[in-house]
Amino acid sequence: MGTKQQITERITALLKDSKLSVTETRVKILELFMKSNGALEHSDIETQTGQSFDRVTVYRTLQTFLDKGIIHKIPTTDTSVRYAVCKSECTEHDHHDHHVHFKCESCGNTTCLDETNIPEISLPKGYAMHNVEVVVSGVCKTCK
Amino acid sequence: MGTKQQITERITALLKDSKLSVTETRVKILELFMKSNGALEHSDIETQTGQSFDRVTVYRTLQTFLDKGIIHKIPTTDTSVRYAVCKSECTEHDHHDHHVHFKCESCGNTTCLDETNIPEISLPKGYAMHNVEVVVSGVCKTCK
DNA sequence: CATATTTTTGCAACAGAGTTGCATTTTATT
DNA sequence: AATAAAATGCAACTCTGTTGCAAAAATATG
Repeated sequence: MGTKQQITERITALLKDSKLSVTETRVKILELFMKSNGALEHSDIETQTGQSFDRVTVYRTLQTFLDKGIIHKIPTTDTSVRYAVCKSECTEHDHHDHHVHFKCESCGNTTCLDETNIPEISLPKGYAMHNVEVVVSGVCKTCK
Repeated sequence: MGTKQQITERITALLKDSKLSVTETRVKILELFMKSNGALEHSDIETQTGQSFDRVTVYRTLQTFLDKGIIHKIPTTDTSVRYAVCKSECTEHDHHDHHVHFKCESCGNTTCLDETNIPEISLPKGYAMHNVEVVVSGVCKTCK
């Protein structure tokens, strides 16, 4: 993972590449994503930053990251919205997840299984496929 | 699909099997699901029943159907919650979708592709799989 | 490095989705 | 048909997310 300073440098570079101002909010939220190594929802971010930011700022920051292809959404079956950092293949205009998302029924965490590829799916005639989302639920490595 | 009366009879039987009272609300909402052949969200139901039921009643009815395994949720990347009727394999305590869900980016409808099976996915060591959800987005047969 | 310009943030107020308690109505039971 | 049990509707509330605008911070420019 590297030292704290190295992480900050990487985050700064990432923001500049995306033509975004480097602000305290953005750096802190990206640090959270890097540390968590999984998916976060809005409330996680509010909690873990110790309410140091306004709710509105967090919403807007997440939206900005989405727009720039820095993070992506993960489908859920409830009203929450989960986000995770994108891997290198994603660009601002073309986002694709090629990996499986795993939701642990024990600890509740959602993680990206980067090594697990999504298999080919053949749709019925007349359907055009743009994107595939796979969410597996079960028990994760740590909880077992 | 059968005549309107046949459908009503089927719905009545379904409710009685689940040990639920047969009420106007429940019958009407189940009729909607049967007719739509796709996924509905709460607002669809409110709209299509012509506001004849209280919002609270619709929420409670959907929750009851979920509890009894009559309907299931479909994962989304927004804050909406989508529901679809379960197929025969589902029971109250053990719900599994063995089919793919398709969300059309043009008309916005979500449908169950019953014929399209979910391929095997092999997770990394240490992970236990309970359920797999696949949501494909693209353009559907009708919109193409 | 000081100043001007642009961007971001925080506040207040609002909109919408979903929940809870309780009285009334409907359904099931005998 | 009378009673018991379950479902419904209403009011009020909470939680999540949004919008407009002024203040503050970050970047660009001389």
